[in-house]
Amino acid sequence: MKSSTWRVATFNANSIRSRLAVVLEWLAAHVPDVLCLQETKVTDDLFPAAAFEAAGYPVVYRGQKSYNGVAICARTAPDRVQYGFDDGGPADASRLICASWGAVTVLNTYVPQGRALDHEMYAYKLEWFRRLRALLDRQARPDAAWLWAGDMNVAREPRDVHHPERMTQHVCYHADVRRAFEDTLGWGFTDVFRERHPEAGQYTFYDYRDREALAKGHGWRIDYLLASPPLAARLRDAFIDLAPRRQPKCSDHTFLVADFDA
DNA sequence: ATGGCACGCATGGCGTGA
Repeated sequence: MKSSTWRVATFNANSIRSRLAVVLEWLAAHVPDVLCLQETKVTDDLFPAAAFEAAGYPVVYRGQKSYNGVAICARTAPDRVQYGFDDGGPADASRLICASWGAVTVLNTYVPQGRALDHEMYAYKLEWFRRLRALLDRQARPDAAWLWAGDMNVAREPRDVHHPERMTQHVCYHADVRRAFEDTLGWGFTDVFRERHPEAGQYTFYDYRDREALAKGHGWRIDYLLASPPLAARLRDAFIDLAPRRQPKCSDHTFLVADFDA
């Protein structure tokens, strides 16, 4: 990117091996400084790191077979990386990766979806947000430059999902999970896309199972770029790039991008 | 109200996703 801009993006790839060409093409076209990936669905020994390196993006990653998996690729390699929680609970390293470049930190998360309101994974999801808030309280101060990116599996408000009145019992929209997300956001984050685009119907996820979802505007805004105060003060613009969602062999999510004054 | 599509895999059906 231009030297005056710090461009950050996030994308749930739904298998990095299936989406490698899409991602590399997107990197070449949009040249972010940092791209956070979720649902890479691959063990570390099979992660296509060489392809990222060859494209000018050193990458750090942690994954598992078939499910989950997170990665951060960037124009320069980070000088510090944390894989997973360090609070004594499940590390969940294939859902949380945190990279620092000097005083700038990027936290990339794939928050558990929850499966069903009465499933243990939903309770785990609510607890996951609490653990993340504790991590932030422990490791960061809101006057530092932190960016929290990822697939949060929560639509914050009615304008963040189609037919919100039908979704009140959904694990990604129930009042309890929305409150859990807000409690973690309350650490001091600004939702940078919302800061620039207040209109409803701006979504980052469209279910595969409805082939007309994108055309009908039936989606969810569940992917976020969240900035700490000093970073939010430098926000220039943010946008959702829907073009990759229209391609053949696409992910069910698409790219979310933000530009900051460097 | 229900199902639908795509992914990976000890693959020919299943678990998972949201």
